[in-house]
Amino acid sequence: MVTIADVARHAGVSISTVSYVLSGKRSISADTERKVRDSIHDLGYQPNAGARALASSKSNVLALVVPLRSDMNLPVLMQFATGVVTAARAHEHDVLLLTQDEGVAGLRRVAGTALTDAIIVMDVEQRDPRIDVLRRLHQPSVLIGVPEEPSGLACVDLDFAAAGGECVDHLCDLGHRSLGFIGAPTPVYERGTSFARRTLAGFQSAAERRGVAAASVACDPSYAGVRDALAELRAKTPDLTGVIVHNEDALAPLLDIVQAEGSAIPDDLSIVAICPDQHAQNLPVPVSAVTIPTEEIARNAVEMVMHALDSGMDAEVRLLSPELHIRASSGPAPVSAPREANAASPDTDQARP
Amino acid sequence: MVTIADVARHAGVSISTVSYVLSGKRSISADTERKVRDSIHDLGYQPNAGARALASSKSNVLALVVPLRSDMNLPVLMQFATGVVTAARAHEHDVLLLTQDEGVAGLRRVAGTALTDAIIVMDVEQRDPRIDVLRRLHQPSVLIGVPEEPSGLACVDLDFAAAGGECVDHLCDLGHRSLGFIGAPTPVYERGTSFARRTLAGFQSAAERRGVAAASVACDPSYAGVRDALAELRAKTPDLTGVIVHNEDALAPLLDIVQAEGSAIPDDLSIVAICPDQHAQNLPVPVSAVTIPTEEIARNAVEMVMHALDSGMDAEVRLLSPELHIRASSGPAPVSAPREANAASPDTDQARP
DNA sequence: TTGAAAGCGCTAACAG
DNA sequence: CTGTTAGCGCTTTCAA
Repeated sequence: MVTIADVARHAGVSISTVSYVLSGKRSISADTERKVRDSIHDLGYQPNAGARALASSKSNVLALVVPLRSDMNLPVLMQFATGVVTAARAHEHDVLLLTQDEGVAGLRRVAGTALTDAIIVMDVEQRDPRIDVLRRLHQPSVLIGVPEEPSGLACVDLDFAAAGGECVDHLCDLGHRSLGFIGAPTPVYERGTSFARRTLAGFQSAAERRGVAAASVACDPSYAGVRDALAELRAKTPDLTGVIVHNEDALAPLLDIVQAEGSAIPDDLSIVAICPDQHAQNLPVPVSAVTIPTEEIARNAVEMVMHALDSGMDAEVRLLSPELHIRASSGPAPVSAPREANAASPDTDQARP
Repeated sequence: MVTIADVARHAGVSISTVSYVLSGKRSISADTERKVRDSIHDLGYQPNAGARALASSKSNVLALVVPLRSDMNLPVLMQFATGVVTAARAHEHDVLLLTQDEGVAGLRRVAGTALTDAIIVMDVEQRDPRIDVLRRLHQPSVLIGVPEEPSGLACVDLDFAAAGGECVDHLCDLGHRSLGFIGAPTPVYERGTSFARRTLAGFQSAAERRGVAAASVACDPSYAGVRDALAELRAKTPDLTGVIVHNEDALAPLLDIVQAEGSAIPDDLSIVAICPDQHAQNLPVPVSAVTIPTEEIARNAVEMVMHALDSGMDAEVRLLSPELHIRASSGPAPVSAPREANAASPDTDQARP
């Protein structure tokens, strides 16, 4: 193994000079710097991470806590994770993977042993048992998501309430007067998952503000689940003309079901989603959607962590503004309510073009 | 921060005694051990990871390289990752996340700086540029997947060739004489992804051995993609009665499409999949499937790494035997070819019950 | 602009 | 069975 002493000897300088060339923490003559860099290159020197961590009290590693529940949306999760890794690498940091099942003990372990410098937690719930621990930890942390009581914590997320509102406004502006909301599976709400509840709340208050009829349902991401959800919405608001979907997995089945029953999108039914842009684009009908800017959220999380690391933590809650991309799935409300009989007699009408 | 010296002082013993209590590397009197453990507990001592790594030349961290391509199957990926973390934790190790886009440089970096003790690589391709680097690295590594030339490397995977064969045998035993194979998206084969090719080869040679008609298609995981794939298979083998699916995302659409055209599963068409068991179970029709034992593969990978770490690396290729779980989607072949006209006139027959 | 040297907290000989 | 101590490779004063 090549050590810093080998480099120093090879370059004919002291150990500290090599160290300072690497860290840039004091000025070095151009000549010395060149000699040192050449030696580093010639010898293939790579500084030892453990020694560095011990001497500097910085591991240059971030912990990332990912949920492993299967009802979470995997693609979104994956995008967050790779976004965090990429952003961390841009700041010379690596990422240690913690699964949620180690729970609070995992947080205490990595912080207590100084394995990591800071912690990023995904999929935060409204009343999350981990946030108390995080507050007490002598290590900065950033949550992706916003708990009920975020005081003293740094959080980033999409402004899901505004996102829900923006979808409502878009549909209302198109003349829709009766809206439905297809949400995540029931357990997600029962757990109090922050983003799911905030979106729903945003939908409801915007609908109220605009004075339109509105109903919402949780939705299992299976065909049957989506069929049931749509039927339930129609039962609650018989002249439904616009649906907002905050459930990626429900989107493809929904389009298929609507098409199979002979309804046209957006002529009979407008659909707006809240999901990653790429997913909305690649459906059979390109779907109008509020983007979930996973990569941007991840980058923000890492930047907040980096800031906390060298300027002290501040308990900012950063909510990114939603951006609606209008595509083919949303259009003007039909002139007359298109399917008054539908909720009552689902089996008529099948032969429609 | 509490150090080992604090613990030693508090317990009235030497530093090394504390260290040996922790490592178990020499015998300690029951009395001393109790005193030390009490002090550790009272002071809340946690050993410093950097100091440990420096002194012992072991970081107790494994690198895990995950692919970030979106055409990879996310649930499977996630299961591997959590499986590796869980298994690693059971061996007192943590997991550092590397994304594939850092490529070979990431491997060199973590090994060169001694950030990690060993490397686990997922999604290995047949001729993977990383394997040469891994061979040269002074750090053990295990591949999940098998490259074309695995000599000198440790690999674990499901025996995908045998899995393909087992599906063929199952269908042939049920009297099917004309089989189709719906595979991964085209790019997966073009990249030379190891498991995809091995499965296909296993399918083909088994079909030949059993003397049955066989055709295969790559398949995009969209509705249209699956529709096309099925049509292509039927064009190639007009009296198709059994389909083997090695493409998780195609499964749900396939069931839906087959049902929509009025065919019964398994009466008209038998379906067998190669995918994680949980996924096969939760479809509208429970699907007969060869399990992809992600958790077991992950555990094996970690165990091989651990073995390499304390007994030296051996270049074993460990292929796990496939296990077929028979469910409702596969049954005896229909007595007469059920839909001779189908490939030619897809629009007839729609009114069938 | 550079060098010498004192730790950082722990492991593992070595000595008893 | 236990204690003393020399490093591990680096960062960062302190001194020049």
